[in-house]
Amino acid sequence: MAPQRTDQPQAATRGPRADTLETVLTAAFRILINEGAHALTPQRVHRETGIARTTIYRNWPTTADLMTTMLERATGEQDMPPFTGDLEADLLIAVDSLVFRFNHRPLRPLFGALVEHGRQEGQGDVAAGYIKGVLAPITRALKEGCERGDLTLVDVDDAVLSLTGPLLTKHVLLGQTVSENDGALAVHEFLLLHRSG
Amino acid sequence: MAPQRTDQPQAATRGPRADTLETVLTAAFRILINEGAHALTPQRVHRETGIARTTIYRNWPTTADLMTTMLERATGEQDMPPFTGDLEADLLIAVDSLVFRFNHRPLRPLFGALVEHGRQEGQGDVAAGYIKGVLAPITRALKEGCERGDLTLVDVDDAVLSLTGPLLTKHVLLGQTVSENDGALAVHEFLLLHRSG
Amino acid sequence: MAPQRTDQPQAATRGPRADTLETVLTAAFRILINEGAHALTPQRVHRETGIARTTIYRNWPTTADLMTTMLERATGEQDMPPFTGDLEADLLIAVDSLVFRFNHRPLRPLFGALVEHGRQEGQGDVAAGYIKGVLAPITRALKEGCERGDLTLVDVDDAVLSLTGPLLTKHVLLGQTVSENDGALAVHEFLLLHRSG
Amino acid sequence: MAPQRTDQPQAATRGPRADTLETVLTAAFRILINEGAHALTPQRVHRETGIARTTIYRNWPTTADLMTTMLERATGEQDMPPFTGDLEADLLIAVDSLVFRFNHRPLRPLFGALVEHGRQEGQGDVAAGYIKGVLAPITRALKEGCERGDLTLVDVDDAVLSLTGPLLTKHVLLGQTVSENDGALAVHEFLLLHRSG
DNA sequence: CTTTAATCGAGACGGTACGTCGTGTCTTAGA
DNA sequence: TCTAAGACACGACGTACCGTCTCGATTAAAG
Repeated sequence: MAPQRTDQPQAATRGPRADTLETVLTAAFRILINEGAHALTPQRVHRETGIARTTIYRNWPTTADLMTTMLERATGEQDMPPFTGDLEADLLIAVDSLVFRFNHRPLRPLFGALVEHGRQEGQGDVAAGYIKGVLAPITRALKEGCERGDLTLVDVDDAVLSLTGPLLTKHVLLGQTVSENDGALAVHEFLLLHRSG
Repeated sequence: MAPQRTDQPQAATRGPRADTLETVLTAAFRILINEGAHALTPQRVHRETGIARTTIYRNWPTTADLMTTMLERATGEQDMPPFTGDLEADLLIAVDSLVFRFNHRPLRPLFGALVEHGRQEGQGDVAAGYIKGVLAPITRALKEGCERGDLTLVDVDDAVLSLTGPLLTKHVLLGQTVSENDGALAVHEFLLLHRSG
Repeated sequence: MAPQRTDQPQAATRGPRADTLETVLTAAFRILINEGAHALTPQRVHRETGIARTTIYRNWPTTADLMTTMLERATGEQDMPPFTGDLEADLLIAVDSLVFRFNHRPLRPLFGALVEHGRQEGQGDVAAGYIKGVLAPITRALKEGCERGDLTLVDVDDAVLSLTGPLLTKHVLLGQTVSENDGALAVHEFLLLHRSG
Repeated sequence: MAPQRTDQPQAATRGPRADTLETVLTAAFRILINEGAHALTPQRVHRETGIARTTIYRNWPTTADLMTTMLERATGEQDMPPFTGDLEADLLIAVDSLVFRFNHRPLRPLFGALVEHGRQEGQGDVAAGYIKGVLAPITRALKEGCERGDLTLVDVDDAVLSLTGPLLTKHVLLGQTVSENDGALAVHEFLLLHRSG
């Protein structure tokens, strides 16, 4: 038999069609946010979107795969606020933005799902990556502050935790309302400790 | 007088037998810790314990009920470390103990369950109560510090968050190892900010 | 050891109390008639009567026992119509009474249960006995007819079947309405065949 | 045009696969005959056949549905005996065949199921239809007799009942053995009454 | 009029079956 | 090649009834 001439790579799995991917991920994210991890099932996504159950399973064999795709897509989607160059102002803006998000697109159910998802084999990084993405504006503000010499930090990541940890805990773990004042106070105390000079 | 006849055939009012309760709760807690919230199902508890599925449903109609019983029983079970009367020493001991716990009886696997449980109607307090129980030694140390006049705090609960929030976030949300040094550093910075005088 | 003097038989089980027995059997019969065999359960009798489930099980370990007690009590309870001494009149009255019963206290569900019950080990006679009880007035009329010499019958039981079989089949097996006219016609044909002379 | 998307995930519209249907009905009928109505449960059919319980429920949501399918399939399966054209001979053959059936594929075990099933909304006809199917050969013999003028009957169905009712009652309700002689006698008396001339 | 024993009420338990829902696989057909 | 659609086996869910068991509380008959 003559060798077959193919000018496309073998096993060229193309993955889901663009519209399928879009529809599914959008619905999945909405379900996850609104109703928590237990509600995010292939069956449910199928009902919401009309995409055939078979199709969902073909493209995302496990729910964890769906979660991973969602997170990879959502990571880095943070709307990075404009920077003024003034450390305190930048921090206040970034922290305010985080607190605003707590109250309007709460991270609580999402984080619950994330941590459960992080327990899956080798998926821990995806979850942690998403969380870091949420904190990215604050990380950037601190980094710029360091570069300008306004701050003296041993480790930027630890500093981000030091600044946002109490707020995250209050919202995510305790489920309590976090006020703008809480954010401002955290920034104030942080600067007391770490502002240079 | 004719004998009184009640119409409630199976109305369980006295609750489960002591041994049933013990067996179920122990197994449920183990499953929750080792495998996370999604693994804690009546079916699973039945398989682990041999307790009839019916019995489990009779005593804990929903998984949330099981969760509530577990949390109420576990809340307050903290081994309160001895107090020296020295603020810094007490805080270091309490925070060390917390960090030790992170590394030996991690809170992280419980977190998903706590969040999901907190979403249930009126069960938010139970979940938050459990976390507060974990932080109770620190709360006590701070309160005593205030009474002695060593500390000036506006709100003790906020102070507890400020001290432990970064550690909790690092452990629970990011899944990173928290070292004793992290704890000591947190105490140090906390005292810098809030020690009287 | 000296022999114990007891002038009562050992294991003097007294059986159910009179009122318990009355209450249970009445309710059981009502349920059986109105809703069929599948509805007659200990649980159900308990709900109807308030008699403790335990008590029912104690006195009637199986549903078949309950059925047997009911049938033994109900057999022979037929209200035997008065006899005129005229064969045709007596038969018409007896058959009319049977047809009336079809239409007002239908035998269909009861017989369904009876036959199922008859399948149980050694309970066949109880069921057949009840059915014969229902047919007793007709049997008596035929017997008296024979004694008076109005009828010539090889076997009275077969004759009863021959007379009532079509009616029973129409009601019980086919579930069709049996009219008084059907009854009268059956009597008429029966007499054509079997009247002496 | 956007692809049509239906919202019915599992709406079974095409019915069971041929082999599934065959396996289930065969087993169901066997169970029904051998052990009666109370033994015919989805769970039981599942155990007997290996067909998944889910599949059974999908195709026959209630036990009544299973019953209906079985009866519809069994109705008309009677092996219609050949006809000679001689009324008495034909009737004897048909009745003999019925009596033979009583003794080899008894109707009695089906009876309880038929009655219970007949109680279901709108299912009375299916059950009655099955019985009529069993009697079809006799109905045909009588009809042909009428057409030839050998018989004078007001209503063929009533005549069938009149002929077979005693036999059916003896077999189904009383559970007594019906002999060939019983059948022959019934035919004899029937002809005495209804033969023309 | 007590005492004694059988019965009753009650609740908890281990089971079996129910009917439903979600999962993941497969096959067939269609775009 | 991907998608749609439907059938299937499997497992968990939450409910209902079953039958057994304990324990007190009644009740009725015996001494």
